[in-house]
Amino acid sequence: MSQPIRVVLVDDHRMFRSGVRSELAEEAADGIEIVGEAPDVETAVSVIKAEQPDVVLLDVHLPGGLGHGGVDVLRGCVAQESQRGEPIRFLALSVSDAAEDVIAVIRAGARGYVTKTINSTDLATAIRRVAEGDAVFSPRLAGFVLDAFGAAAGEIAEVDEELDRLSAREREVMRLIARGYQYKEVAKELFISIKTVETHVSSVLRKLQLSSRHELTTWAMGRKLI
Amino acid sequence: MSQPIRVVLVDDHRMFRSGVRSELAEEAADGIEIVGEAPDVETAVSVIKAEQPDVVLLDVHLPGGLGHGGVDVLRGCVAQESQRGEPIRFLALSVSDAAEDVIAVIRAGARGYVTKTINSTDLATAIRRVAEGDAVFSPRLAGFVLDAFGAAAGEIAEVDEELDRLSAREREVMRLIARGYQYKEVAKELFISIKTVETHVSSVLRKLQLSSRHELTTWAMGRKLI
DNA sequence: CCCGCGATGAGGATCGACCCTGAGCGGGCC
DNA sequence: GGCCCGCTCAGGGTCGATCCTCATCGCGGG
Repeated sequence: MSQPIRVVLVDDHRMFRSGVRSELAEEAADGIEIVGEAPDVETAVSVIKAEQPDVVLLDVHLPGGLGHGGVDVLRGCVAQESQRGEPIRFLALSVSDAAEDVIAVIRAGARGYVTKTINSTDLATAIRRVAEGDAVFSPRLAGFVLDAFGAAAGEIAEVDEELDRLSAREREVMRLIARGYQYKEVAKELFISIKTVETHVSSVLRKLQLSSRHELTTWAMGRKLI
Repeated sequence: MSQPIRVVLVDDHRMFRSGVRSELAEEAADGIEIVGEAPDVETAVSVIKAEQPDVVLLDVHLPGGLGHGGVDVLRGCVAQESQRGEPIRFLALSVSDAAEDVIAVIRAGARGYVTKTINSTDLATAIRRVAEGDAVFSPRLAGFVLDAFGAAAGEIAEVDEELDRLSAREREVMRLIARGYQYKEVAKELFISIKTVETHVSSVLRKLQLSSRHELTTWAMGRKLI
């Protein structure tokens, strides 16, 4: 850690700013230096451009914007670089843990999001990690972010012995039907007649104990076959 | 940190396992205790179930699976709890920084992903953060994960826009149709005539620029509305 | 050699999905 | 009061989905 991490602090509450400043000054936050502060969107953008810090601690709700001032600051600072030549990292710091706030600020380019319930040592760690390019999230938000990233993060489908009862041709037809193909489209795709498709579909529905193509679709989607 | 963090280490290379073990034993990794190791999928699952650790360090590529053995381990350990009563957190530890590896393992439920170039102190920090429920990613992967998150969030936002163009009654009808209800079933459910259902469905399909109930089903499923 | 089964296909029937026109009714808005 | 919009229906039509029976062909097993 040759040079200190240069930080700009953006928050509309003077008391909160001074609190962060004093806590980061004393405790185990040696390599962190606050080089600027701003209480609103306009000031924040100009201070950031002037100081070119490594990390910006950014309150999500700021005056000067439309209730989501933090996003406006991010938009005003696109493609800025710190004095080290690395991109300026933004760490959102908010009282809110609402999904829409997180989504908005991350979409705008923030590299992390912590709530204001964080203690000073954790905040110092978060700043260091963000400065290194890492993504940092409060525990309560981590699960939410990962859900949005991966969708359905845990449940799995085991192998189906029901699928084995279908012949190869029937599976082929089933796949297309489940994807929304019409009979004649399936027929053209597989070079067979519509009537043959009907026969196969009937077999599939009978063997899987389903009664319509819609049930087939949901069945297949539930097993991630399409 | 009253109790140590109990860790199980899953990797197919004996040398790597002993390296991690010794580095975590000496350096500033006081509260971390390795309580088990496993070189393949089957051993990993049984060791994890026996030890119920707080964190599993999981190599993505393992023998015993299909080249993505790490995912198989996650599938085999769904809904397991640690001895502390919290869910077992999985931290992927891989030489690969390929997008598909990250996606697969995160989708399967891992709470973090770091590459094997990590040093021991950073690894210790990552383990502690994951144990607390935080999400941890190597710098190079952080941007990728956040991009994917933004994309997913974008789809969600798009839904709301198009969904707002529907009237309340239309949304109601749409929900039932998307779930596979037939017109007459919807009619009975909502105490209206089949003809009215037809009218609403036509409006919905026109407003959402879809052309069949099946597209509506996939549209709704893709956005988790049902 | 016959039988079972899967793949192919036809004819015919019923029902549902989807579209169009048209229409009455109630509630806001200018 | 006229106008637009949403909710409610009807009639009539086209086309797709589903099911039924029946038929042919080829392949492998008893």
